[in-house]
Amino acid sequence: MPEGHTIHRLARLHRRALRGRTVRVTSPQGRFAGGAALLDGRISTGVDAYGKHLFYRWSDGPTLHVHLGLYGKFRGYGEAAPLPTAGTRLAMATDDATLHLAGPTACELLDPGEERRLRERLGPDPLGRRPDPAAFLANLARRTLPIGAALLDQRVVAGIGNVYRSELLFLCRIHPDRPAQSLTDTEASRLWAATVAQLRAGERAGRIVTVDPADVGRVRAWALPADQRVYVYKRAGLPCRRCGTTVVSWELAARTISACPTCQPAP
DNA sequence: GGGTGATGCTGAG
DNA sequence: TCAGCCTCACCCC
Repeated sequence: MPEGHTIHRLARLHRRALRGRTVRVTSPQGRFAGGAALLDGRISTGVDAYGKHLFYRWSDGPTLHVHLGLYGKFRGYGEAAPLPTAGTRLAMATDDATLHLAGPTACELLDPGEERRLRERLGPDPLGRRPDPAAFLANLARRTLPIGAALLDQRVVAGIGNVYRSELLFLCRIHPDRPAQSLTDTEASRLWAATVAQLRAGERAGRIVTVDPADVGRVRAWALPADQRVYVYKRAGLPCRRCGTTVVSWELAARTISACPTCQPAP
């Protein structure tokens, strides 16, 4: 479930599990055997996230970079960790905790120059230490592509995925097909503010919950089933939770996007 | 047990 | 623009 909120949550959990400890690093699947051997037995100095990227730091030696991609998954265990499965690319273990990683797009070692080049291709991170709305506004102003496509472009803003792009545009009442540069400063600022607020809430809850409790008649919206915690994502053909109009979906930037034709007026 | 889709990204053409 | 990567959960038989 890897959008930016998941990645930042993992960074926080993994930091707590690893920092200051000697870590046994292996690659049960074998595809990261060389890297694992290089890191094995080092002391973790921290874990941080930027956008959808995770960085694991060590007392010395290169940084471990992990990107979960579409399928990647971390599983965390206490002392009684199961044996890794055949698909476990990376296992990191301390005396108290074990982390298993399967199916990542990237699991590699980076030197400082490679990490710098990676970060340079990424736009501002709404969950970063110093969120940068000015950079976001400037990135939108430079682009003619639809805002629904711009939000998935990690050079524009780092950390938004396919669920949040539909939900954020619904919350801000912006049609996905509008050119990015057609947004007014007020609209773009509100979109950034909503992005920061929603991703922070998602990071805290450990799940994507965009509905206002008032709209679903439930105070604890996070406890609802997944398909009831959002407004439009994967809800094509169902009534809009705000106005009752049938939600529609179409392809935008090679992914399915959803919107309410009434709440989000077409350009 | 097989088929399919999924919250992502890259590189070839 | 599109195939490919790579794993797992879920659905249907």
